[in-house]
Amino acid sequence: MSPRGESRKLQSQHRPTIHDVARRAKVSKSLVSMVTRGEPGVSPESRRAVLKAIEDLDYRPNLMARGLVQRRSRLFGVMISTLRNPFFSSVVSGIQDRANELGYQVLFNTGDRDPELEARAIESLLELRVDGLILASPRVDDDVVARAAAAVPVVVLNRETTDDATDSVTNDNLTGARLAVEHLVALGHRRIAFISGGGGSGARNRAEGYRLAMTEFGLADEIQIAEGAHTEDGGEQGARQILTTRPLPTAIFASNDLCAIGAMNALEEAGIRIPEDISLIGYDNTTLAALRHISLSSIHQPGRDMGRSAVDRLSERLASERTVPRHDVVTPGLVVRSTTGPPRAGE
Amino acid sequence: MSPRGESRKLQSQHRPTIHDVARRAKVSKSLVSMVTRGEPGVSPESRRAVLKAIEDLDYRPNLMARGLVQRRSRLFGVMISTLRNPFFSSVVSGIQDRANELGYQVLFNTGDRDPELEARAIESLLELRVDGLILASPRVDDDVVARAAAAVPVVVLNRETTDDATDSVTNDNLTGARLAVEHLVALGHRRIAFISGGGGSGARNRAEGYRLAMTEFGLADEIQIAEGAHTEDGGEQGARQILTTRPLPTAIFASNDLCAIGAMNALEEAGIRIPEDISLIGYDNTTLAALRHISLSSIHQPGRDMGRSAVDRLSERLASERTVPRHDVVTPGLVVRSTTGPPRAGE
DNA sequence: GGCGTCCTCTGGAACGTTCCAGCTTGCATT
DNA sequence: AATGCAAGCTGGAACGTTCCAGAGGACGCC
Repeated sequence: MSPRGESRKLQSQHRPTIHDVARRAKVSKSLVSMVTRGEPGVSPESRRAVLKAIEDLDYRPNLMARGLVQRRSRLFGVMISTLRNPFFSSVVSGIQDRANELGYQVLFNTGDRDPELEARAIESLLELRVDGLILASPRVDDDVVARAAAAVPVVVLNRETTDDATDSVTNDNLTGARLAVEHLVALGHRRIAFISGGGGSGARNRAEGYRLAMTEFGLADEIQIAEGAHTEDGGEQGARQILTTRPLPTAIFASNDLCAIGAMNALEEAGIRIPEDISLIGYDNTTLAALRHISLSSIHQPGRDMGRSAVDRLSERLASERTVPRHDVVTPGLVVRSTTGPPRAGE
Repeated sequence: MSPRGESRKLQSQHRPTIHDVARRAKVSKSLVSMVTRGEPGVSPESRRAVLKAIEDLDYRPNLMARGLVQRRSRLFGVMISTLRNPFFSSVVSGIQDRANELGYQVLFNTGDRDPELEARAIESLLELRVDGLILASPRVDDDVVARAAAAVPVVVLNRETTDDATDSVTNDNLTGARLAVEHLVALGHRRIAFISGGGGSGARNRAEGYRLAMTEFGLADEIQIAEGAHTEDGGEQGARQILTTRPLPTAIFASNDLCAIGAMNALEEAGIRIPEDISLIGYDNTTLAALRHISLSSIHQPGRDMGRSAVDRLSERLASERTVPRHDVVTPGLVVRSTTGPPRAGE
């Protein structure tokens, strides 16, 4: 036996290959391949022999080798801007569900809100040769997205895209913001302040939606926007700022749930009761808002469905069923809980 | 030109390979390879020419091909049992940090608490040939873990392992539970009930720790355990069950934060004030507990550090610096917030 | 002028699969 | 008996890299 042969044998003890299985089952590697891929045209005995050998050796097909020759990985990559916002856990779960239904595996990644790290995360997914890429609220520049889209179908979640090659799934932030304002107006509020989401995803449109709705309801003069962010701290600071103004608003609309919870802290600290003194509403309808102890009124985004749609967009592109970009916009809904109520009499 | 040649050209327009880069830069593929891997011994001009060609063609090295020949992927796989528990987002962030420092990329996966799906998720990570695997609170059977550990270094987070080949990083649930009980006892409580975490990670040891501590403090007769789970619902049900007993306990220790928040709901619903009537403490010290509006006393687990340690364990194994299993146990800490206080006078 | 050494670069083999063309075999049909 | 055909199987080429042995100069030194 040649030295080469020996070294092969040594390694094969470590990680069996298709050859080892073939030798053990006394068939060709091609036959083994057919069995692992579940192809028809293999006799029952051969199949049994191969499966036995696979079992004995604890063989596991090498996806890298397979992907190399097939020129596809049956893998979808998902870059999530942050896991800290519970909204994304429902998105992920929708993506995972739908991908599994279609026979794809899903791999996640995050950049922790840092554009630099996010770009690296995207890059490594592309180098892995995922068949499609979903970017959930990415903070990277548009051209990073475009570059990715040149390589592979890309769907952007919760952010608008200009790029021609990428699809998007967003919720209608303008309508959502309008729903929030409308709800408050219906309760009798007029002085409705807004805490912005800074550079957060959808933040700009939510602010715009607030402005439009206020104007529509004849409350243009009452528009009051405090600088915030999509974090607890951001909400707290926004609320503090609002509390320095007079007269106080009777309601506050925060750009997302985390932000609303921050505002909640500031209001409570100042001895202001919710909703008796000031009503409060958030956005995203995360599990956070639903915690009964918090019970925050909010605008619902169907995270699971959005995740599922994103996967469908990818699979359409892969099947070349569509080459023109598609931009899904899902309609948000109002969820009333305990933090919104009518203003005090006389207001 | 042969038909074969033409087809290659067509494809190379789609996804440039190292050959395309080499041709364009008028060097050999080996030289290009050296440049992409940042090897020394390449002249400045050649390097520049190659980088230019890479830029022009938007070339991206194929990790599958690279991994195939190098027999390693520089990838760590992480299977997370659920993204719904915010504790894991800190773990993930620690893993990601440390892995990047060591030059590894991290890919996540989840099985959504379903043992079947979790096993599939693990399998697909192994087929991808990750260099190491971290399992965060897996629900799969021990033998699935052992099988994985036969292929690749495995670190299990927040769960004990018997397997000889796998490392683990856990927090000392017994001590943590003791801290909670001790805190309540110090405040003057004697009737301290416990809501269990069902099959949740660490749940058994937390229950055991509660039992031991109660006994240690001479409160063996007061031991009261209600069946729950590591979810909001589980906590709610556990609390409801406790509320049917007389005399009521003056304090409740819940097996994790989510569970404690569920209990909070049930208590509030029953008109019981926290902590005036009943004190409440959770476990994990998640961001949830820290929300000032909730302000739940809790037992802290250093998620980030645990994630970082897990990566270190993998890298030791990969460097063959260690072949004996290592089981890290980190020490939890008490975090007092607003849900614990002394019992009412006379109790 | 010959030799050694260093630097830079190159072509081919290998990694573990899939895919394809084609080989056997056995049986039914003529 | 010859033919056709289907079923079951096989070997080799290819996928896009890395790695290795070695080629070819340039240069310095004796």
